[in-house]
Amino acid sequence: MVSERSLAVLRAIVQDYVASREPVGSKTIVERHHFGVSAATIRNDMAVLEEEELIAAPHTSSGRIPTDKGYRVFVDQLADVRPLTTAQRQAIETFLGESNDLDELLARTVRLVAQLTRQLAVVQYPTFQRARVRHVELVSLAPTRVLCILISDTGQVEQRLAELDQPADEETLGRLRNRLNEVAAGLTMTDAAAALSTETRTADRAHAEVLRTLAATLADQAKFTRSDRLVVAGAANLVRTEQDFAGNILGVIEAIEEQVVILKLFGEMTSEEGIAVRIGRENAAYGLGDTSVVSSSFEIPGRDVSRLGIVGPTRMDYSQSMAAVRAVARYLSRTLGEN
Amino acid sequence: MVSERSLAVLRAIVQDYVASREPVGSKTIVERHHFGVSAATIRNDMAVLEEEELIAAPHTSSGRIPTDKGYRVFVDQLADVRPLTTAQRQAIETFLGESNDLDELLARTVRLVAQLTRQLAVVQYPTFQRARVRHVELVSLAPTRVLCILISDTGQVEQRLAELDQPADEETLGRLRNRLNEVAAGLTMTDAAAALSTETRTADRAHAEVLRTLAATLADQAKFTRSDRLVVAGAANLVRTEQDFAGNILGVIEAIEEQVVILKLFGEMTSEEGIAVRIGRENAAYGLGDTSVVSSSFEIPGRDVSRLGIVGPTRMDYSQSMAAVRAVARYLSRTLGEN
DNA sequence: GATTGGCAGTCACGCGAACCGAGTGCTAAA
DNA sequence: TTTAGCACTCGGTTCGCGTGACTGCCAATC
Repeated sequence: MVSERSLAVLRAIVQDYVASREPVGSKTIVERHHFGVSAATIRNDMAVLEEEELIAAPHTSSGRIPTDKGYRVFVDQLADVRPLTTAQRQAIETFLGESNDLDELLARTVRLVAQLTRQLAVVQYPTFQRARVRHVELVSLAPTRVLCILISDTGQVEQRLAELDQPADEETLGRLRNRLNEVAAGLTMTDAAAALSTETRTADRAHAEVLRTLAATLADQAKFTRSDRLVVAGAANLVRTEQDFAGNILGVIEAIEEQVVILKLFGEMTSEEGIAVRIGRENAAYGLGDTSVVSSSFEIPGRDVSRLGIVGPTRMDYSQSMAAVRAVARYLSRTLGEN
Repeated sequence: MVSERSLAVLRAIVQDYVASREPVGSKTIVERHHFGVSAATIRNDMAVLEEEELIAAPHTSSGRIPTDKGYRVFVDQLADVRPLTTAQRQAIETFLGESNDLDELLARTVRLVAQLTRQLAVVQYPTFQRARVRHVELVSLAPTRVLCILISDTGQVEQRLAELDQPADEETLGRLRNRLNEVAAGLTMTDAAAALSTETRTADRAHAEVLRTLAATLADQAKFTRSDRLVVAGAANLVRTEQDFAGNILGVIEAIEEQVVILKLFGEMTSEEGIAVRIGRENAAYGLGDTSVVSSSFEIPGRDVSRLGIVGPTRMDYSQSMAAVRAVARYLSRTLGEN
């Protein structure tokens, strides 16, 4: 039904429409792409594509624009995810080359992706895995307030405040600190949490709250610490492409601020090949109309698999976006993994 | 020159223009506000105001809109910063009432301000003061990579990565850790940094890098740790009011992402009464046209004075913004200060 | 059967004219 | 000093028209 050439026409329509933001007609196609046929033939092909709901006309007697379904076919079958230019590759190297701190690395990454794709970029904070307790520290902020700090052997630091039932002086805290380190040090987060729970029963009331807090911290840590955080950059790109979101750009901005929405979306985007694309109405449930998301998983040594990607209008340059997202994700996973 | 009534007319113009986004004419004023005079009289007053460049006409035969200078006079002399409604006060209580973590408190604060003012809200991360070193921890990530973690007695935690010239095993690190704690614990950040610098000279090469890193961390800490961070909320409000920024909303968004710009701005806004307002072109140097900033200082016990505020179009409800910003800042400083 | 040229029909868009109305500035009177 | 009246200005809206970019269809052609 849908001939080979028809698909080529679809590809041409997507490319031209993304480039020009204007419905593309049969004549334009024969001019810009060198099909060996006349405009009338293209029109016939376009009729087929319209039949299949891959393209649509905004109004009678106008050019055609791709439908969500059309974009989907384009992304799955037609897009040539061309490798980055050497300039772009170098940008990745220099940008991400030497950064010590994870926070800074992610901040740089997200900026880089925003710059490469000219879209809003998002990175999910990767969680730690198999971390063990290295040290526990207690800091007295007020007579009944103790800050519990937990340091893991992977370098993760987590803090939590505990309210005591009764005041504890420095000396008591010192003893408690030593005891806690004896019990917890060297154990995994989950094990340590369990050990502390046991300890809770034998300890006196004043200490109980500290232990509970620490145990809770450890348990959280083991599960999803910081996985509920996003790093974002390139919001200006969102405004730049505002016209492409049919007026509901606010939904997108709210989704970014809420974070949860994006994280859920990321959660659903586990594709085998790493890179995944959600197009237009596929995201409607999240209040994201005319919005597409391109994301890829990546893995930094010592941490769980995480995701990075971009959020932009359905009318976007998928080839470029996918190439850039994939390249950066691979760089993070491979090159940094070697160290 | 500028009569009392003229100023009242200015106030009316500002209020009506902010409410309606339309140039306001003499007739509208006599209708909505009960001056005891006719439209013609108002026109005379408006002529005076225009003479003084407090208002301007977008084009001949249209109503008037306030100039930046007009807004300035309004803010300084005419705005009634009416106290919040009880509902709003309650919102503050319930929103900020019980939060342990500083990060969370600030996140809630900024959301609250965004909600109250319906503008983009910004909070500067307050720095620690008079902090002393409580504990130093070293974590080996790789043979030549050591993560240096610094815990202060105010509960601040800072981490930094050090690259060693030669590998160090666990035992060496353990000895170094003990030594560092002996030297640094109990000192202020600045003193500790100095002490470590002295130590650098006596230590062998492998340790030197760790010491240097720690010293640098401490020095940074003493100065402006985290003061270079902003917490932001309510970006949607920016887009909502987009028409009021004469097309250059991107400048504002970039300023927010850059953070430095806003921090500089905050730095210049030290006014005695706490609350300060920068209007329109006063910010032009920062690429913020048609943009106003309302901010107030606040102080959380144990930390240096910091700032929170809002960023919005020049055409904004200054009364409401100032009231909300002031109320939240006071709440943070007073109510939380009592604990 | 696929392709092509030709031709009529449709519709968005841009432009100018006419019109409307809000609002001013000025002047003379109260 | 205030007021009423009046001429004038000018942005915004509406309407009609012409233009151009398309499509869809049909008959001829390869």
